[in-house]
Amino acid sequence: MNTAVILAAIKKHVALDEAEANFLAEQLIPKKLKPGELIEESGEMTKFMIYVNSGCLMTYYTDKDGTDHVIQFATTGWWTGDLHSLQKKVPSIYSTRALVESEILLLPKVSLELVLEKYLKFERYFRIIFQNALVVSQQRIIHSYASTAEERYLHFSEKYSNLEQYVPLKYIASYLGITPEFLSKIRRKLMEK
Amino acid sequence: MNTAVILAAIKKHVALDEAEANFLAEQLIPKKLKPGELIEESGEMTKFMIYVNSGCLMTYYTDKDGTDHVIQFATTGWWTGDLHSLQKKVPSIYSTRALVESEILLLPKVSLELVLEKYLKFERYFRIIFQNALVVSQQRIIHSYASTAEERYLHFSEKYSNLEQYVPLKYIASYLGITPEFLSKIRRKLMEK
DNA sequence: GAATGTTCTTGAACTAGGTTAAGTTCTGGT
DNA sequence: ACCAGAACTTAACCTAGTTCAAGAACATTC
Repeated sequence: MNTAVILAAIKKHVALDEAEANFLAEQLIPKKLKPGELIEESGEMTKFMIYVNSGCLMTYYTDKDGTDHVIQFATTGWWTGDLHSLQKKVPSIYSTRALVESEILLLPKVSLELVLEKYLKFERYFRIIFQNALVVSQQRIIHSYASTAEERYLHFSEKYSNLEQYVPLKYIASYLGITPEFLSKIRRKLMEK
Repeated sequence: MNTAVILAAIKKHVALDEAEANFLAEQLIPKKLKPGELIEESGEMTKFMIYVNSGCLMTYYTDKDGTDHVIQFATTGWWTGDLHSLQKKVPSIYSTRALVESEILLLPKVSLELVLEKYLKFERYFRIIFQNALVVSQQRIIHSYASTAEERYLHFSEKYSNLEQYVPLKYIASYLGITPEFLSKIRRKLMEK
């Protein structure tokens, strides 16, 4: 089981002794995902948080018309999953699937609670993780309100240049909040320059 | 000094003994704000987190054209401020001002760090606060992508019906990501029904 | 209570981005 | 090597929301 990656990542935020590291490692359930494989489906109860060891997953919301809206791409080192469903025990509104062959670690709800209860240091770790995620989420709101689609695409290309290689453009369009057709127009316009 | 409100709110999430409660209370700096008063300005370093004891503040981002974009209304019981600036010591991109007469409590950066260091229990409290804020922030992203302006306005009116009484419509329009003119049109259309 | 500045509304002209539908190019499976 | 299906593009037309400019309704101050 490969928990070296996650433990190293955690240690960038909080110092862990051997007992703490081992205890967490024991709770994690490794899993491999094939491209396109669904790990969590909307309508079901979320049972765990997902840590991406390698590869890339996307989390998306399906609206009443059946249109998907990508709300997050999670690459190596990111957590994903539906926190609201996990905590409030309501059916999830998100689905999560792998975009490429991926290795993930699952942290079940009870394990999370156990870890947090036993070693308060993990509270600090998740406080920092959620705090950072909140900052990113708020910056995304600003971007979606204060920038044009073209600006948002340029910003995305710059920030996630590696993603653009293997993520289908239609999902990138969805993440940017536009249609694939309009993304096409933007890309052509930029090529012509 | 009125710290009863915040301590009661915290105790809904974590149990505090007297020492912990007093220690936090000592760090908080109470302040009264007049309507329109600015408590934090973009471009400056954020020096504290802000807890709203009573009243209502708004946090907004001013874009390159000078247009303001409201990213949060903080009413009684909410935390606000620029987390990114606070932690990374970069100038804030947000401004925060009172919309009505308000009472706030300031938690300076050093005090926050001290509190978190001394009593890990506060890590849990802020982990929960940030986790909830993250959920709300992500739901707002979904709304802005999957709903029309009219739907967003109806949702807002329902969820923050009290706010609509005293918050100028132009700020509500800004929060919804539309122009005041278009909000006017929406409101008229809804009245006619 | 007139004067002045905001906020809110109206309407006409405009544009960023959506829709529909058809055509290409890419891909994976047999 | 071929086929089927998915991903991507193109183009014509459509619409939600913007812009600009002017006026109406409120506040606030002297």
